[in-house]
Amino acid sequence: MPAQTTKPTKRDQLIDAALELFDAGGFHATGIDAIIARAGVAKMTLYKHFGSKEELIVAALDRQSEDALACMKSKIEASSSDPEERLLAIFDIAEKQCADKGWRGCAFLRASGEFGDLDCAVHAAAANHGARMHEFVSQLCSDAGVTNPACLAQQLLVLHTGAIASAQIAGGTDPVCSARTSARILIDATRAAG
Amino acid sequence: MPAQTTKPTKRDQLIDAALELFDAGGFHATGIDAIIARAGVAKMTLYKHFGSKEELIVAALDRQSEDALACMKSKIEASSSDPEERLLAIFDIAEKQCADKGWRGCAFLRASGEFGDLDCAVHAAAANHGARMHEFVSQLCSDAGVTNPACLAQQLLVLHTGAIASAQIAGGTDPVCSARTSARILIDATRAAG
DNA sequence: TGTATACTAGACTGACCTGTCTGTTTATTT
DNA sequence: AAATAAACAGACAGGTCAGTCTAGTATACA
Repeated sequence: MPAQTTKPTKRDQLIDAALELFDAGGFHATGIDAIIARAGVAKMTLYKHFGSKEELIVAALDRQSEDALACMKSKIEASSSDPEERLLAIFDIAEKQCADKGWRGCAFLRASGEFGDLDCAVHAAAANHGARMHEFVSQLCSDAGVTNPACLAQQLLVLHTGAIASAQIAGGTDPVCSARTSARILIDATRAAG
Repeated sequence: MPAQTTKPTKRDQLIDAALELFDAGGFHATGIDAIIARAGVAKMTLYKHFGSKEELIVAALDRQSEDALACMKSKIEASSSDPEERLLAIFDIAEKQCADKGWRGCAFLRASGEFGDLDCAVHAAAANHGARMHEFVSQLCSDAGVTNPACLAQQLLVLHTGAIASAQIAGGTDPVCSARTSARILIDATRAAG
């Protein structure tokens, strides 16, 4: 093994392809055949790694969640040392995402919309990401010395979710900018009451 | 004709059935056959009134938009005469919706998620509802004597959308209550800034 | 009463879907 | 070199999908 870069497993290739195609076309509308074609993998390989399309969707969402959180953490780490600025950075990150041409919206929101059944594993995967985000933002609030971190975190996350959802429907980044302004007001209000 | 209640047209029956089934199972996952069965209507009747499934979806979303706005207007009319309370009432309405067992989320948000193509008529129908909501809430803000009604309206709508989207993913009404608290803070801040 | 219109039931087409099966080839390990 | 495991291509089954077609029935209007 000459290089440190381990070549991607078939499993990873499948998840990569699935994420791209689900993102472009939705979950129900994207077929297995298209996924294996893009991944360059045989159908039986897919069904060896994942028992069903639903399992693949769940695995893809789980990895998307890990990637998104890791990406967010590193960007926030690099953004500023001021804890309040770090809180606002989640909106800057969202703004860049929404500005991207071809941005189709939040995968977790779309998954929860397509798989409405709350007991469904796909819906649960989306809900898990929400919980992880709340945990992360609560920590950021805690670092900022807020009295009730979980409460402010929820307020900011509702704002964040709304910004992304509104941008998904309307296009553009206006909702995100608006949300950033609101976020600052909410943070200040919490500090003042604190 | 003894009664004033005109019997519903086949078209209306189809839209009613479609809204119920789309709400329960999503747009792609709900088949034409299920819709006509629930509506008690022949398939050819559907294709006489609507040229395609997509047209039916658009018509259903358009009527949902009209109904939702009319319902919201009448409830707000009946809620309070204080303009600030009327603004907050949109969150009370959302809270009652989310509390309903079997609530599956916002139809427009789900539609925009399933039909990602911005040029698609379905996506446009969802975006139209967003624009109508903004117009309506801007008027409420204007009635409240706010300096920049469109700006506060967008802030409140991002909050409103985020509350509904978060509730769709996580279940429960916590995000809506949190959003209501945030809304009051944003309104006060706007007033203070005058 | 005759005619046009709206609706009905259901068969049908062709495409696409998920998931399975088979037999072959490649890669790794012993 | 032999054996084991993984991945291959592609046919196949069984089902569902959107949408069309046909032929018959009910309803309203002249």
